[in-house]
Amino acid sequence: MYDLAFFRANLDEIARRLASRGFGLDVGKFRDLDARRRAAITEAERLRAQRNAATAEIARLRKLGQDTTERQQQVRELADRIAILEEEATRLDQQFRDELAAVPNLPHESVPVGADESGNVEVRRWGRPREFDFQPKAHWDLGPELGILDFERAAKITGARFAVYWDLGARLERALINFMLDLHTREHGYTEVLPPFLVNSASLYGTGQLPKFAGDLFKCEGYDFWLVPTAEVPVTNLFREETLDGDELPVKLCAYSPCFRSEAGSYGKDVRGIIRQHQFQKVELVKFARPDQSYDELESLTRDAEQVLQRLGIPYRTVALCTGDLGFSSAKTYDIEAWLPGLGSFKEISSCSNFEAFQARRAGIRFRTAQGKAEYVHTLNGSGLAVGRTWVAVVENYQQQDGSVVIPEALRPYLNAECITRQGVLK
RNA sequence: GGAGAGGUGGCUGAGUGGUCGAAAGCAGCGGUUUGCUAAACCGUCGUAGGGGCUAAAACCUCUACCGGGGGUUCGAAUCCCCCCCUCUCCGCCA
Repeated sequence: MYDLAFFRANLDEIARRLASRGFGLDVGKFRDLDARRRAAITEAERLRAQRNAATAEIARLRKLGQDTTERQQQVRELADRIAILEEEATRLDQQFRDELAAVPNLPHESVPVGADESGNVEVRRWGRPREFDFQPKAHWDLGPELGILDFERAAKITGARFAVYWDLGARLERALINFMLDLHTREHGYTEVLPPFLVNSASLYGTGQLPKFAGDLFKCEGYDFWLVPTAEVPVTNLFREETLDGDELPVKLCAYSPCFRSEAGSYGKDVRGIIRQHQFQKVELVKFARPDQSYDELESLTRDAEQVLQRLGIPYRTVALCTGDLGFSSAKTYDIEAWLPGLGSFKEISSCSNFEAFQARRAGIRFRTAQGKAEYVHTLNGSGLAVGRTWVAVVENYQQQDGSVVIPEALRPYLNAECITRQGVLK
């Protein structure tokens, strides 16, 4: 969400910069709507001022013991006119705000310009893909063969795009969560929070999922509760309508949560395996920063996420998303892509973004400056990391010729195992 | 789920139909005094939107906001209805 005065004063400039995102801002429509909205507000407020004056006059006359019936009748008629004008003003104002809420954030000047994914720019690469002396398998073969991943029963108990993890598969997932949380809290200075996994619509509006992306979410029937699509939503909204102390920024939080996405319309893409599921787990990093800090904080947040892959010895590359590939609310985003031998390519495993004040304005998250003024914070977040995809990266990168999987050193204290071989009940 | 109490500015807390955007205190900000710190004193101090002035601010002015939404009334923080949240007790439950 944009600042109203800023938006109005810089419409053409904003339109020009949004064009690089592939977003066509209808400048004429906004100008016209705004003009009508302001005219309606002005007129309604003029009449209200008139009514307030008349009402005060009645109070004064009454005190003097004079009759006011005629004036009361006049105000009654005025009130009828006010009701009509007010309705019009509210309608136009809401329409303007709804339209404004659907305008994506302005890309930061450092964001490479490009039309789509192909315009993204690799900024660094770490590790080298392992050379296999056999044909590496994909996790959708390895997992079921090892008896740690089960799609058929998941389809039976729930449906497509869900998975059951068995035995060491389940423990690997749990180990990854603990490993990530420990790394970020002990070494990177984040405070762990465990938020609700259901949120209300005000929260989803605050982080920008609503009103535009309701179709990507699961909603609880009969309640204003939605399943979280990412911990970003509850954690960022922790400080909704609050004013933080500027000296305490940046605030750095991390949270584990399951994530639920309807992924409507994504069928046909990544259909195999657990790359794209309706439910997955994620450890999320969230920061609240002052505007002067936020781009440094984006760099360190991205490094914090990368550190997980380095500790696990999984090759990756980091790309800066170009203007055309940027998410709706983001001003700048780095994607971290892990190497997946089964896929033979890099696959997104984390997305780290600076939203600047875009979310903060929607959610009313401010901080008090040293001068005592309240200003909007900058919000940032990134996966640290997507657990399911990290699971895939471990299994595929550490597979052996006999189909077993060696557990990376860093995870062994968490897993109490060095190797995953064919497992238990599904043998 | 049932019964009761309550939700007022950054915080505490007054206010039961007009003079209330709201007392008072604390915190904050500006200043005076002062060896330093502290204290005292004076002033200032909500948010959003509209209009005027402006290069833009500052500033002036209007409107709205006392959990949210409706209603009664010439007029609502104050009266009525619905909803949400918090607290206490009961029930249920991990």
